[in-house]
Amino acid sequence: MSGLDGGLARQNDGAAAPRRGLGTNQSGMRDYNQRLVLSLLRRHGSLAKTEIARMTGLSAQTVSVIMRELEADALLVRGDPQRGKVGQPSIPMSLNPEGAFFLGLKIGRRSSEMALIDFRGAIRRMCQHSYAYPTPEDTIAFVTKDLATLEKTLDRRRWARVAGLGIAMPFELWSWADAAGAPPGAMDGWRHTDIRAALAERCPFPVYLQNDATAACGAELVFGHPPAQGDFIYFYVGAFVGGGIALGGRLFSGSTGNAGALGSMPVPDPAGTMRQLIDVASISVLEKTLVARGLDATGLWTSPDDWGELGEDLERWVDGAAHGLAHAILAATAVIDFQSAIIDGWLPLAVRAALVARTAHHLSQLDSEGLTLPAVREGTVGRHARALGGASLPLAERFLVGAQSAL
Amino acid sequence: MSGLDGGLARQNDGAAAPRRGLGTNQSGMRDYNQRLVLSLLRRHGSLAKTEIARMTGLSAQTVSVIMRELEADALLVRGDPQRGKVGQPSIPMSLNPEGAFFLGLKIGRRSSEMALIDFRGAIRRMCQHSYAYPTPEDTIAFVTKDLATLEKTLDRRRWARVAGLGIAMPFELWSWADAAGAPPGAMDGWRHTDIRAALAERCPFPVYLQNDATAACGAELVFGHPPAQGDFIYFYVGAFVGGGIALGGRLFSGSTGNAGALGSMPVPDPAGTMRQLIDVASISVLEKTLVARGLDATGLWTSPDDWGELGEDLERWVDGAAHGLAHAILAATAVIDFQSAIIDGWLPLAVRAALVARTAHHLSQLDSEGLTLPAVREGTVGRHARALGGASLPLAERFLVGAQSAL
DNA sequence: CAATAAATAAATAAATGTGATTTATCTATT
DNA sequence: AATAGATAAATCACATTTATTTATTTATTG
Repeated sequence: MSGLDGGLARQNDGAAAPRRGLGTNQSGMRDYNQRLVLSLLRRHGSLAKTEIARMTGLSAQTVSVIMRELEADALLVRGDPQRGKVGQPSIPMSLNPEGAFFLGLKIGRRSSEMALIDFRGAIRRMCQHSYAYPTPEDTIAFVTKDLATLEKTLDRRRWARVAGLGIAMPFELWSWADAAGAPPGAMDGWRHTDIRAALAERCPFPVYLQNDATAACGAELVFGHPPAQGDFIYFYVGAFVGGGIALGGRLFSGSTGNAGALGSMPVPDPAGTMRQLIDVASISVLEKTLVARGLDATGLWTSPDDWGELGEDLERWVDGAAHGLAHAILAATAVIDFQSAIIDGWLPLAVRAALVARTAHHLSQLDSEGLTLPAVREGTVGRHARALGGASLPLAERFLVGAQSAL
Repeated sequence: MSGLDGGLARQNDGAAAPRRGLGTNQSGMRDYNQRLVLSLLRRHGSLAKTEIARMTGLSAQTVSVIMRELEADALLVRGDPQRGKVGQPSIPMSLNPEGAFFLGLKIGRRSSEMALIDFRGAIRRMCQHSYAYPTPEDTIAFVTKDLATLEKTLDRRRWARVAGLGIAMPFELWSWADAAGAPPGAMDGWRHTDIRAALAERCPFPVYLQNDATAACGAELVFGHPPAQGDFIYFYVGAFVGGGIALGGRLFSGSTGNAGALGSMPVPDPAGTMRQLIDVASISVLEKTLVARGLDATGLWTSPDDWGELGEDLERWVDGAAHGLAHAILAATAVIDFQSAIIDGWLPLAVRAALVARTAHHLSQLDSEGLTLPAVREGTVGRHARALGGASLPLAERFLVGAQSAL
């Protein structure tokens, strides 16, 4: 069977997928169990059918049937039989990298990125588009052109297996007009454009939209090394800092999609005045400092591998940002007992490491009576987390259990 | 069939109830659909089979079978046929108040409460036990005695239908030793006693344990008028303030059970110093003020219907508490986009109303850029929310969809 | 006006289809 | 011989589909 229409897709069409408030039926059950198998394989890389049976509590036969079907749909591939143990050799099954492809589009204030990833999460293609400020028309043109190239580059079979496009974009992009140095009103187009719908018209597959930092959080969940588990809070430090929430190993985007709006978290600055996290932990704050000092700050955006020697300014920014992040983590922990806090961003690795260490330090200084503090950790996905997070949206929607639908 | 063993109970024993990480099978599906039907009836009071079918998306026949079974188990009763419309008259089905009973035990620093509620949530019996400070032995004796009385009072059929006991108790009760005016070390017994296990030994039904404010939140969800829906944050203002979280109409207690530890939320006091919410919004703070002024504050605990004339002191406390609550709500909203914030407590109705109004006012003064503020509302359950919340635990566990198991 | 037919809606019985489980068997290895 | 993985066949459980029964209102007719 070529394409994805015969596989999980059809199952979803049936009466009642386990959406909220609806009943379950057999299709829902099979669909759930298939997704469960795929999720386990994603997490563990490669498992024999019996192992899956043990982990899920399903009978060996059921697992056998499900996995043979997935294999027939080319979503799984069998590995070399493992000999050397008593009994029949076990055949490790793993995700077929070519089983499906996903597109992720990140729209930022200085550039857009479009990523193509395979079923195992490997980046197959990544292209960038820079600008002074983004407009919807420009973005649509960029995507359309890239899609055309892609359709030519990939063979027909692979193109048919592109399962969706996920857009990772900040909420209310237009309100950055001034910060991005755009002429007033230049970005008003965003206010009235439904970019998701506009792109969906031009794509033969479903298109999803999610806040950029929330999407990045999803990338940590699906493509992390290892994939993040349980309940955690996530920060993506970009031009502006944003956040995401994962509960029970699943992205939580909230009823309005605005969960994890950690940039708006009130935090005290060293003087005790309450400010929003976005005003202390964003890279744009560092940029402003550098510019005020008459330095060239464009390297912050163009060479994320190494910012060079920024000395005292960088150190002060890291400390301030960490101070704010620590407070945000503390407050968030009073709401949800997160197991860990993950920090990633458009940052050189050394800066990210320093930021995490400093945040952990500040956090340990705060009054956490009655709380169990989460472990503060670096993200494992890195700079491109937002684009990859976009790509994770169609993946989660089609192939993982209980994803929150992203519009 | 007498007792509950024949009904949903057995279904639960089957292989895979939809617990996390496990597969689903038919029993799980039937169990889920049964719970769904019961949840809908709880929310809507009384529904015809066809209405349930429409709401769930299940076929009329499936609903028919499920509801006949529930009726046979005496969990549902049929109402008078509704005539006056075209077609066969519809028979409204509703929860049988006598279908099951639940016990809720609240353990507080000055008194314990034990409540018996029926399947519809009506309080059938409520008894109180006051003390200078609680000990595990004392509590066990109180419960044991009350259970004996209950077994005598209820007839055999009803006693067999008691589905469980839920304990609502603050975390780390022992750490209040000083605040409760107990001799040092007197409450150390709690540190080493597994009260849930101790009571479970003495009960023929399952026993659950939950943080008291989280349990109260559960009461708002199950017994509220109307039952609260969606995502909300909940505060119970007692001797100490505590909180709870509900997501998607379900109690969320987190991986360690410490979600909604809102008492530990850092909030700025008017001077700008960061303090924990518990230090500004607890009734004990008001008590301290009154005692320092040489006034008798016992009325705060003994006459929750009317605190009398406390004048300026009360007003100042309400304002301070509201200020803290507003900040806590703001910070929480940056984590989860809550639709509402519900405030209840051991408070006279007028004080609760004033606290809510003042909190809403303070909240509107804060910088909420990038957030959608939740509506601030009074609880609908009232003072006994904690005991009722305890009783809601076995109810949710047995009869509602997707409850987080409480230990 | 009463009797009757048509339409509608709820409830349910029987047949059907889907999916998980149980049981038995085969294969490969120590 | 013992053990463990894989799977086919038979069985069981549950939801769906289709058709039927029952109860009622509305419209029509004598």
